[in-house]
Amino acid sequence: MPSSSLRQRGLTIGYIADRTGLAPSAIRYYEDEGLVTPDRNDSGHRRYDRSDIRRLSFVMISQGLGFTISEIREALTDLPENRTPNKGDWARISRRFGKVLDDRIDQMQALRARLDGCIGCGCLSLKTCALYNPKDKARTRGQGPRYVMGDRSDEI
Amino acid sequence: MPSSSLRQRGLTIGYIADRTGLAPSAIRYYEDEGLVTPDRNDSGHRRYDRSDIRRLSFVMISQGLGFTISEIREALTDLPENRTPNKGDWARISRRFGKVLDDRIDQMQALRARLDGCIGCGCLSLKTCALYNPKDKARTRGQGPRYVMGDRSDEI
DNA sequence: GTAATTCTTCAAGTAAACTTGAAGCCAATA
DNA sequence: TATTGGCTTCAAGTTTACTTGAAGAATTAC
Repeated sequence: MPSSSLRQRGLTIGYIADRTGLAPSAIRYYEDEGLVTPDRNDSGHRRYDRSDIRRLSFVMISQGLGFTISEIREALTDLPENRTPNKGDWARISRRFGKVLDDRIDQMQALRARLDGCIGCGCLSLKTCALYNPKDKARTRGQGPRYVMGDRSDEI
Repeated sequence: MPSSSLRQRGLTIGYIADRTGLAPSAIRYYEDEGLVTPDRNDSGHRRYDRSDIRRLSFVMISQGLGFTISEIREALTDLPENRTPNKGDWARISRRFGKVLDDRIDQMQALRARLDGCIGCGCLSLKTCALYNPKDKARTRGQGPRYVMGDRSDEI
């Protein structure tokens, strides 16, 4: 058992880090992002509640499902009183996440089907290629302004 | 028809940009990344070949399928003579891409199945939750060093 | 009581895929 | 020929999800 934990009523960031496997810097970052809001002791050190471990686990699991921090923040703030999700909340949230996953799977399968149709075609025309459909581009990482393609009427 | 095109034998970057819908800055970036290698005229201006339009279309379509630039570079350099893909090449590449897509779909479906099993569970334990499996985390965007979780034996 | 940890904040770095802007040269047009 | 517009390079900015490091204060351990 980690020792430096509840001296002053509340868990330290180091303890929470140990219990969740998150780096303290990550936990601070989540605070900046509004995912956790720990108390402070007299000298300004963060003091966490035991339920924050579950809250952070929820964050980690959600990330594992591919959700962004702002999506997770939304899911958390949707909860009445902005409380840490309990069993019932989790069921609701899970169902919502499930739908998002279903959509993603559908999109990828549609894409897959078109790729199948395109094997052997080789046209690579931005005008006619069924694969070149901006609508269902796989989510890109590394953002930066994304270019929206105009409806060029040229052919290749 | 865009006017400023083949004055001096070779297409200008502006013309290529018009034909592909890419921003000139993006095309220059692709050159830095080794995806295209245009000639230069006497004064250092880039001159492209007509086949570069197809080459860049291939890049765009591949990105639409979710591949990174280095994956695309690999696909292109795998081609004999490092030439722009033709019909046959495209068929080969497509089949390879298809397998990657299949894998991704499989992973998402497995994840989906576990989410289903987890609805109503609400344990959210990093130790026991079937969802908390680092192996098939959805690909994250926005990189920066990713933390590898140790095998914490604590429970939540 | 002193040393060794742990904590605090703040600024800057990282990766990806580009964009934006500055400063200056080149090219097509009036 | 003058001017407008396109092209060149290079440095720095953008987003996401963090980490790393500096400088200093608080806490814990011995």
